[in-house]
Amino acid sequence: MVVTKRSTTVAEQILETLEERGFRSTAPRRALAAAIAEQDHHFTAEGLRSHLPSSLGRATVYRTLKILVEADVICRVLLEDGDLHYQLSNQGHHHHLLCVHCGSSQDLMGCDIEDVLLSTSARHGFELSGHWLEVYGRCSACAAVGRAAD
Amino acid sequence: MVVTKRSTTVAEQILETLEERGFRSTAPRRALAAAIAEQDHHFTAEGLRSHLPSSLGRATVYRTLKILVEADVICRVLLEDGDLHYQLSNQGHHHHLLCVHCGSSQDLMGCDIEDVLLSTSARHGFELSGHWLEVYGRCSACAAVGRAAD
DNA sequence: ATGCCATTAGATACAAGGTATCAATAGACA
DNA sequence: TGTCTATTGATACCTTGTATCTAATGGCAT
Repeated sequence: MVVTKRSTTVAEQILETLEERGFRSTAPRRALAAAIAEQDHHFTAEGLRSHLPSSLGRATVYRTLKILVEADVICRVLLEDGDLHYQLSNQGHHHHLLCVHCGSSQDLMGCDIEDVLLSTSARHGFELSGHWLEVYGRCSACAAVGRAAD
Repeated sequence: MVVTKRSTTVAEQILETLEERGFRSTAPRRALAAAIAEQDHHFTAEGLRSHLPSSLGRATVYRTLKILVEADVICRVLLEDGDLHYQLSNQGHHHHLLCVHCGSSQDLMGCDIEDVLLSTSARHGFELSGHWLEVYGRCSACAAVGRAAD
């Protein structure tokens, strides 16, 4: 998430973004925001729930995740096995380099993919409107460990 | 699906691929293969089921789709809304140009995407192992209709 | 500080899509 | 034809998510 807010913590920035969108700041949302802020990696709805008091209803978690995705505060991440995860989003269109080993994720912005897609689509007479891309592999740290183990 | 079999029909080719993998040719699988062969576009498990006698168990459909994906006879297609569909696969790695208007799908093979991904990943110290890409837009036919309507 | 009222929460039921289990069946091959 | 294993269908179950509804609560005007 790009820091463009007055607030200091990530959790506060999440809440602030919601308020800008006309959503109220409520106790459950504050708890959710705090829980999301302390996630190191991409997370699932149910995984997040396990970091929250069970008094916080399941529907509330799913509802809030949904509005956070719509507000571009978090984004969906599709894992190789088809599992849907979430993570804090860099605003705007971007892709993820997902480490299949440690679960970390780097964002890929302003890469050349879009250009290649545009020209490739054009060759097929295809009018591009969107795309979904996830990249899997090993981050530099895990790749280094892997080479050392060889 | 690339035609590399003696068999004439697509359905027969599907069965043959399964037999090569050590799977038996059974009545349910023959019915499934025939139903898949006559799908024009990508389809869902449940959609396929509606083309089959209800005596064919639900678990059998899901089980068979799973082994067909593993055998690379069909491939998964992720729609823009997150729905998981299937379609006959061109063997090997490829991507889909999915028309959001008519639901048709063109395969994209041997494009430059992989090269761009490789060099982009390398710049991030990322060791690429795989990726998932779906491209959404309008096929040439639907794009032409759209322009005419403007 | 208080009251009002729309928004939100939690409970619950439901739905889609898929998997585990298991007894019964049916291919394949001798 | 018989045997034996793979496969089937039924069933129950699970996960992930949504719809509905009443109670609670946040934000704002007063």
